[in-house]
Amino acid sequence: MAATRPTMKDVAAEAGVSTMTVSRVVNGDSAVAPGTAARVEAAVRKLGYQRDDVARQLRRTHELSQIIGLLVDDVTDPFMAAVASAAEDVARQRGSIMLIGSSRADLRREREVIAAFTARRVDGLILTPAAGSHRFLRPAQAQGTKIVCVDRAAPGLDVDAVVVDNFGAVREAVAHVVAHGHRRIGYIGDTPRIWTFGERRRGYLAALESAGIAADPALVRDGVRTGPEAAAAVTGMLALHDPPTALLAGNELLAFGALTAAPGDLAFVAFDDFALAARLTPPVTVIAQDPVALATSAAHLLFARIHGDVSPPRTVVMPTRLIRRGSGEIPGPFAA
Amino acid sequence: MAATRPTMKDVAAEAGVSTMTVSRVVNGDSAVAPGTAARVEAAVRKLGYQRDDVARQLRRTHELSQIIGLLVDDVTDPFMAAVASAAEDVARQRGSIMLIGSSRADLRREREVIAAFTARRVDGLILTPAAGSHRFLRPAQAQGTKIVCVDRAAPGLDVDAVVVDNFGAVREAVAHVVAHGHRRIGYIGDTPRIWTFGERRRGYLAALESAGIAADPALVRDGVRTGPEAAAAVTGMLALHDPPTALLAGNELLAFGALTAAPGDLAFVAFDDFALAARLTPPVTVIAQDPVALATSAAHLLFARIHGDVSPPRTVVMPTRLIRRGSGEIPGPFAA
DNA sequence: AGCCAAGCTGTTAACGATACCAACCAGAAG
DNA sequence: CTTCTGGTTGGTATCGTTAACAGCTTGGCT
Repeated sequence: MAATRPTMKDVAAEAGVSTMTVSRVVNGDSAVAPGTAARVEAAVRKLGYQRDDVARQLRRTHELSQIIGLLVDDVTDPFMAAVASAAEDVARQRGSIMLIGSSRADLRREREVIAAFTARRVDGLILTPAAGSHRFLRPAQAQGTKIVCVDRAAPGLDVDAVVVDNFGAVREAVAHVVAHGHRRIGYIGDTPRIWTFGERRRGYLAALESAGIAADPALVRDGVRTGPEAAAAVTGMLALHDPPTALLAGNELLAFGALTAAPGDLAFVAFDDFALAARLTPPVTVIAQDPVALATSAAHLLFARIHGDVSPPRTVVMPTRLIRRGSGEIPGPFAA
Repeated sequence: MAATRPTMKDVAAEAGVSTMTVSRVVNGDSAVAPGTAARVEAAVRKLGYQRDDVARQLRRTHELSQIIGLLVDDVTDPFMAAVASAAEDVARQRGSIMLIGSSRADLRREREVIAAFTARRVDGLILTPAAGSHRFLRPAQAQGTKIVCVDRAAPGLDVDAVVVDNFGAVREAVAHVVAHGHRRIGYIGDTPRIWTFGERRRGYLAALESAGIAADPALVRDGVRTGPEAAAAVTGMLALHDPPTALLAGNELLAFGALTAAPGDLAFVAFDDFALAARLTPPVTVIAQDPVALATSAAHLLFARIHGDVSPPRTVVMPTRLIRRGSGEIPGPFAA
């Protein structure tokens, strides 16, 4: 049953050589006579031998493991899925494989998964850090594990990050809605303790302040995590005595939820573009970012670090784009 | 810089004990005097020691590695993302971590990634096999790597699979459209060499045949992989002398593409439900399956195998559901 | 012939952890 | 006082691979 896999020793016996010679052949070392190499290769095929990278890595303790780890909140978020896909593509190009884990926004879970990854000697980690301090990564970092954050910065940790200007993008979007005559503008996001949502929320408040609009706590919903929660939040806001005439949804998942509850005449802007945005009625105005570019950039940065880049940590800010499709341009009660 | 991580030897020296004692403490073996254990734990904390699971696994060659591998076509496909998420959840519950790889529908790439995974001694693999023979997995299987397919069966390989009745679901959906008065019905799918699309295509053809409708090759498009390709295929069909009045899209990605090109009066059914299906005009009729249930079931099956289940391979068929939302009920020219 | 270089192959000792067994100690039993 | 038991600790070998070095041919050159 649990047939044990053949080792170099088995191959060596089969081919009548030493394990060292097998090692050389398996690793493409040229210093082996063609005839010998052929015999070894035949034995490899006959036994179905495959090099054991666990043993190899132990022996080569100071070489790279060629494994990276990716930690996301939740892969079912299309943004994170795009990140995962792009990161894996780069890893593959660089000859590495990728471990994936989800934190589900739970810092303890994130910690556990990261510990399991570092115990396997990953060369580096790509993180979308959950809310909370990431000081716990210091020891891993000190021992040489490279870390890059994507989409979010990690409070308490001095590492590279690839993000967008969430603050500016939302401020611009809210100003855009204000310019279309809205003053009662709702905001739905996850907890501001997640860096990205903190920034987005700040951008929202800054835009209101610039416009001389007092922020109404009833129109700001934090800690919203799922589509149904977002839908409920929208329903709640619309039931207010003085309901919002415009709404900003903090990410794709929340936008989907909000859209199931939002009437067509509510002005609407979503953070993150999505496939059918243009097909809805009205077509949805979005703040678009490019998750593939973010993740590709983050992965390249990570591999540069892994291969010895020791320059000071930097934060790369990628552009966003406000795509006006209609829902964000619905005129409000104060339209000129 | 590349500070080397502390080993048990370092901890042992620090605590004034042998590595064996450190090993016992680190692994929670009770046969250590409380005072000694406390000294070791202090040393562990002081040095920031973490057990090296690479070395551990080499020593414990016949134990499980607690790593599984997941191979999907492409994680950006929401169906695959849901599968990945669910599989990782189960892995975590079972104390394992998960490697992820994408084949991008390329059998060679799939092979390479799987080889890299098995070289790391994964306990098992969850696969959505690309088109082509998977005979190459035989040796890995013979050496004890457990394999479960999800969403698709693997030609040439005798393993567990968790799938839906693609044939039946599409046949039913097409019959449903026929019942609403359509006879010119288009089909867009990826290559029928991928098991799932082969089944869906067969279902489509079977429904036409039952209805006494001759299949028109101009209305069947195989090998469509991306949204834009799907849109182009729709545009092409609509430009025909005798265009289709109804269309079936073979998965979510193709549906999204098709929808950008399909006019609102074209009857439309998509395989896979999606978040905004009910918000489109007209709301989209879909064949829904439950990717989380599929993947959860597949992962449980895999872990059962890993833990010694040696019963004959089985194929689990999960239900689908035709959700009538409107687009599939648009009456055709032959409606009663 | 004698010597050296080049090419090929093998031996040994690790990498970091743990299974297995032996050794030690205290106190209890005889 | 010896023997034994049980609790605790350490020594040694090993997992599969490879770095470092040593040894053996062969052939060319002087």
